[in-house]
Amino acid sequence: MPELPEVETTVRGLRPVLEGQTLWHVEARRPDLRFAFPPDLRQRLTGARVTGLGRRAKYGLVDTDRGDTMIFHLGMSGRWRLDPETIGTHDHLVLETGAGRRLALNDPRRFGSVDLFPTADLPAYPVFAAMGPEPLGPDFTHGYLAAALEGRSAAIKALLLDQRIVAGLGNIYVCEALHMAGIAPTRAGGRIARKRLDALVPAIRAVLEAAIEAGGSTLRDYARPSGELGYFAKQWRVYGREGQPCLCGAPVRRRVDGGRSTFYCAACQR
DNA sequence: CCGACAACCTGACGGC
DNA sequence: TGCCGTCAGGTTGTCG
Repeated sequence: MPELPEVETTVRGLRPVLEGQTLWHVEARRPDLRFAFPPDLRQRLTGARVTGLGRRAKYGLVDTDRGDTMIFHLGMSGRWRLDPETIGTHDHLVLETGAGRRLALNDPRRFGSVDLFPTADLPAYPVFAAMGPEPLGPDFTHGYLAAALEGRSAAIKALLLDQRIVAGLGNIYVCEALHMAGIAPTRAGGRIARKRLDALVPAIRAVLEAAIEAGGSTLRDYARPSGELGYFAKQWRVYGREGQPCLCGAPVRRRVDGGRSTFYCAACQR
């Protein structure tokens, strides 16, 4: 589930529940995610007031009045459950606010992570320091991307998944954006036809914005007291659609690159 | 620099 | 009903 739009949707869902609230109770139930929670996580968060929420790439940010930001990553299977009726095996971190709301970070595969870092130094958080621009931010321009791709012989799909070039894209949205721009996923980054390259930044933006919009409609389901997700209605043009027709009528194809599925239309994408 | 691959871990699903 | 293989939105490191 979690690429940039899903993290953005999550942060927007958490904001009204957490912002301005004091964390009354903090329980680290299963600290060993991709890397362990900071050992003092509980004491640093308990009693802290949440001053704001944000997002960097696929990471959610929870700022506190103690000068710490909680940085969470949802990995492959992570999500926050709101007011869960019961706490289960995969609820690894549980927060309770002064208003009596409970939030559980649920992540069966434990590829996600939770960390704390001084808010003022966030750009120096090692992962963030190595990251490229936000795809929806002002620095992600056609000029920037063209320069980053110039001379590169690697497949454009791999380059767009490289968080150092642009931070936040994952497998689904790279497939979708390349389809929208008409670029074959195997095309060398430095050899994309002018017209198609011109279309790439707008395509990436459009795909992400549409997905955030769709996430917005899912948000109401997400925030329901039952807490269970009504999963995203898939409106993807190629992802997960092997054998089904592209908008042009040709069948969507699937190939495997580096162990990951790539969906594309051989007729539309060059 | 590049691509392939493995590792981390659990759950869902299809085939038999 | 159950067992087994395959696959899944991410990240990081190694190898040739």
